[in-house]
Amino acid sequence: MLDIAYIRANADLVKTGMQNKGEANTALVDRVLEVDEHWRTKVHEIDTLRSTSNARSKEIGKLMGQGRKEEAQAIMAETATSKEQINQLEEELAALAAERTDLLYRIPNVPHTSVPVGHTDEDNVIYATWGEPVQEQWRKPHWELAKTHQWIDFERGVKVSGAGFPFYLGSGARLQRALINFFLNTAAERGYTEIQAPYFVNEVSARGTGQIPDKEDMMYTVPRDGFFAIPTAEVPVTNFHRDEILELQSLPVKYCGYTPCWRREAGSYGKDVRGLNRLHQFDKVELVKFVHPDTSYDELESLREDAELLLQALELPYRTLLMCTGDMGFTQSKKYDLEVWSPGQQRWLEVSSCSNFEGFQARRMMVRYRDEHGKPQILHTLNGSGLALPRIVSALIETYQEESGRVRVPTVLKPYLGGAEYL
RNA sequence: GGAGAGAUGGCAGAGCGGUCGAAUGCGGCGGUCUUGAAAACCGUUGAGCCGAAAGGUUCCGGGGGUUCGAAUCCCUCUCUCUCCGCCA
Repeated sequence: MLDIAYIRANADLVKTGMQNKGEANTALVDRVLEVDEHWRTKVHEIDTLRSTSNARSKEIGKLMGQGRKEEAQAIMAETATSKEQINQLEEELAALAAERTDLLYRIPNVPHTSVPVGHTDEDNVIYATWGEPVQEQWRKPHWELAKTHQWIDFERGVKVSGAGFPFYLGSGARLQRALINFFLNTAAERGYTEIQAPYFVNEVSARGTGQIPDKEDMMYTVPRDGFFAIPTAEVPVTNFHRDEILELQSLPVKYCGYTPCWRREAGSYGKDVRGLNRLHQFDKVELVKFVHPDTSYDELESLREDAELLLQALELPYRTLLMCTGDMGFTQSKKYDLEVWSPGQQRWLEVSSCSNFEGFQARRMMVRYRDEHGKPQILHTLNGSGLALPRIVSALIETYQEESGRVRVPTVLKPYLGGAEYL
């Protein structure tokens, strides 16, 4: 959520930001300011009442201590009315605070000034490209290769769990494990601390990173125990420091974590769900940073580079998109997507999304740092995939296939696959 | 899963229903002393909210209640620890 003080001072900026993100309901901003104004008046009122009531109680205590009972009793009589008033104000205040919070939760993050204004994915800016997309017609899509080699079993996945829950077998399984290790090792070399997170989180955590209320339908739930299956490691890892104050000199704090991710993906169909393109369960290594607000945009660039270097090391052609306002999520202020080229499908596949949330998540989660004056301040959070496995696997086997059908092992992965030349 | 104990500031640990946001110790920060450091001594040291400030207010695991007044009493939930059972 945004800082109410920021909204107060920059209402127009917030509204423009909303419109640019395709959220037309800017009345939310007016409403939250109205409620906030009302709330602050009431807070002042109740604080004043409490102040006198506290003073009376103290006086009563003092008199009782001195045995001056009648005088104490006289003051007690005065308290009755103010007590009623306080109770009533408390109720009003609670209602106002609830509405205020609810409204704040529904106002999206403001896009950074460097973000291009646009409505759809067509307005995204191609920020960079690397490598030459492979065009040969003989190249097969990954699902055919995977079937031929029995690396992935989609049918049995359907039998055992459902669509979108494939089995990986033999070299297919080993390739997954190799990629995870390669990603984690590389991240560790670049200063990220490896972290293994819980796969289920509670509701407070889901709210902290913004899955609730915006995207709760994307998550699988375990209602009996109040759990949400994580849609990304971002959720547990970012919540790792919820309600904490980090020391200035510890920043930036950087984590890399591998987890499976579960997403309901309701409403997906067609070529988008073919093969490994979109699954209900997939593996991902996630990079998460907690940084000083002054450095968060530099940190976003280095986060993007960390992810891009993995693709370069795998020698997979890709392009980097700077997402336009309309194609960004609710919680982000700036986002890059990395798309890898799939020669078998002749299309780009998103494999990473690197975002700066500024204080949007940190404010909800009360993750702060202590500034040079010792005062707690909201810090900035970022995260990016480094990387998501399934589409890397698709692009990789399609890119490294030979006309015979064999698939070479990328040089960087050889140490992870016993030095083998071919999968 | 069964039985018992507990949850207080960065940590440890006090706290007959009234002047307790909370003793004390450790740690942190500032200072005195010292060539420097250590030790010793002195001071300081939780967070949220309202407020330009002065100041006010809220918070002793969460929620509710009793009371003029709750860290302290009652109810409830959650979590932790010990013992038993089960178990990768």
